[in-house]
Amino acid sequence: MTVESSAPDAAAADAAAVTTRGGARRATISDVAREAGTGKTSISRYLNGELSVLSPDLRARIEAAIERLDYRPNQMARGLKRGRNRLLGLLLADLANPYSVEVLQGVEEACHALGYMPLICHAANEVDMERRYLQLLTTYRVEGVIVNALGVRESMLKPVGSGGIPAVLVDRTVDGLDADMVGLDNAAAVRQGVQHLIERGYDDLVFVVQPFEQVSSRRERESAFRASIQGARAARSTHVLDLREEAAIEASLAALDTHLADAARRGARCALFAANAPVALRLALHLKAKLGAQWQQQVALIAIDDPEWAELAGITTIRQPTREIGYRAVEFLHERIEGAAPAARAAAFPGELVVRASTLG
Amino acid sequence: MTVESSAPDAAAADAAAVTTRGGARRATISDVAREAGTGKTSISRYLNGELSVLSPDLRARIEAAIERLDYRPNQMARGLKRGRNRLLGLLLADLANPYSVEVLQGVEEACHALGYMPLICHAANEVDMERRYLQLLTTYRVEGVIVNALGVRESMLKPVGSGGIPAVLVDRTVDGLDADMVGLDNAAAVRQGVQHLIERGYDDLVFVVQPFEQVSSRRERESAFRASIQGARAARSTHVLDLREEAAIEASLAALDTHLADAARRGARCALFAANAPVALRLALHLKAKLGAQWQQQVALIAIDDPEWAELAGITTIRQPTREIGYRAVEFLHERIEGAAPAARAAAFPGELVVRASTLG
DNA sequence: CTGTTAGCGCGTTCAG
DNA sequence: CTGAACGCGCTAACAG
Repeated sequence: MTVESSAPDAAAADAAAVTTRGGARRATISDVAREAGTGKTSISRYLNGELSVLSPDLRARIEAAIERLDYRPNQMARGLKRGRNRLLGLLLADLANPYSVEVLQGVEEACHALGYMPLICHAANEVDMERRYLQLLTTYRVEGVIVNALGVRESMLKPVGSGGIPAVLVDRTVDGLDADMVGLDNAAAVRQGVQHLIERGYDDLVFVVQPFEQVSSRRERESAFRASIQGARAARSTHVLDLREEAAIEASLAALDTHLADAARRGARCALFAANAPVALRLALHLKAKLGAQWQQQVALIAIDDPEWAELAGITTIRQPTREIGYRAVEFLHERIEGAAPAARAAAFPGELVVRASTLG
Repeated sequence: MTVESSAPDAAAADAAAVTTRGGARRATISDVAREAGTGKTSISRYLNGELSVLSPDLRARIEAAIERLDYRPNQMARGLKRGRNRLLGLLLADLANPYSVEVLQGVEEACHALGYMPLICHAANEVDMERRYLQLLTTYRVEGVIVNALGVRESMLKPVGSGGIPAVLVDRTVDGLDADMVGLDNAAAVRQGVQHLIERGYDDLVFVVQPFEQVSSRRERESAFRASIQGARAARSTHVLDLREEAAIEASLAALDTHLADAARRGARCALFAANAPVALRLALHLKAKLGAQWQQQVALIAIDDPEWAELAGITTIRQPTREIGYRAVEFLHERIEGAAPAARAAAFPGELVVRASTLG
């Protein structure tokens, strides 16, 4: 993790002191200095790679001492002193959504490359958790935060935008806060999906999305859906599916069934457009339970996001370049941390249509 | 958004408050003391809940000052002084495996309850990453680590077991290291699965597992598989599927096809037993590609782990109580951190058989 | 090239 | 009940 200290990875850590409890007091920089018969400064210099200013002899003694004591510099103390701890906060709305995990991977990759350590927080879809984590992160003095917002308000991030801790938003913007933003080009992605459906001859399109709440991407996708159908001779409607409560889900799906039955009666060819993977999964489960294993021949399904099971279930998707999204987020953040202060930027990545059986009915 | 020019809301934070970069210097405990017209000690006491020793008046002044300055105690500094930072390391082998995410959720839950902050590290199936993260974690002075090991050796965790930083293993043990361990009761789970298959009349069972490497659970499950079939009049074999290289996968799957064809020729009823979800997914994808959407009628498939798509694909599984596993891991760790030093314990949770279409052929 | 001296932000004696 | 002084582990000026 190129975290600057080029100390060799101590292979054998044997002699190290073992105190009473689980706490074997770790060697401090002073211990190393004493062991090497020198001052703390030289050790510090060695740790920070200022090797050129150390005599070969001293250097060798230091290396030996570090090795012998299995010394590891205390990042906390370092951070306290120099005012930066190389910690980045990553606040994820929902790790159960494969999207998040994939973005996370991009974030990690970039963190390693840039020498950061990501502090991952999982709000588990609870606005309250999110708020607490946000506080916690500032408490740990992370140098920046990457936020896949759930219900964050501008006020919660207020100190962020204005001279506070740098932040970049992923997938979702926050009302009134203009921070860097990176995500999918929702308009283009949805347009691509709608176009595909229309080409395939579907003429009754239903957009299924979770309650908008504060989530901008949901709203954007839905808007794009409506806009995309303008002019095409196909019916369109939007269905809200609240995944948080089983009762609500049932009711919503029942209503959807009615719509499907209606369409069938009219001889219309119906297609469901899921706003994301969790919605798609729920829809697929329902359709399968209702129509049997061959459900795809009766209703089409397309979704934004491309979870691992999409291929297995044969669902057409619009894949997001999730890794790049995460990577870019860290890059943006890094620039701000380093002091750059350009106007808020937005990176909208294109999606990729992956056609599978579910829209070939 | 010009970061530096926009003035902070609090008029109080003006003089020398803005350092060079975007960082508006956060208020320190001294700032609060000054603002409240008292000493740091009282603030510290207030923060630590020693409210009884503060005069109502002082207390009110402190609260006001904290509010006005938007003060957040610096956890790093606290940790440095106190010797404990409430940080827990969670080292996960593979977050793409839903199992990990679920365990993670249990860990988070417990952390909140016990007042810890989990530092999540993702080795992404790379032994090297794992080693580096382990070092990094000690560098951040986490109070304990939860390890879903990949290739950790005893030596890497050496300071752990013996008076070093407390550790608990999840799902997999580490050779020669006796630390607390929590995971699935592999023997019972596999036995249950095998019994189900035999009851269903399958008489040619194939266990499919990733290369054992250092992963104890893989080996345990495979052993249990062999043991479970003793006495039953069914053929058994073990197939290794290395998911890391596409070439290896193809070769292995081809061999598997041969076996299936053979079995079919002999009139045997074949069932595949996947050692975990990633393996199951790969198998299902292959079978579907090879045999079509109705593959389940030709080959049975059962798997340990119960990912979200199992229901959709109709795959019989043995579900692990993942949340409990994560929760218990933190509890174990907490006890050790608090000083308890019992002999290494092991918590083996039972699995739950979830029968679906794939074994009803 | 090397050691000495201050703090970073906070908790903790120990006097008032 | 309150505040001053010291130190956690480390880095950053300053001297030598």
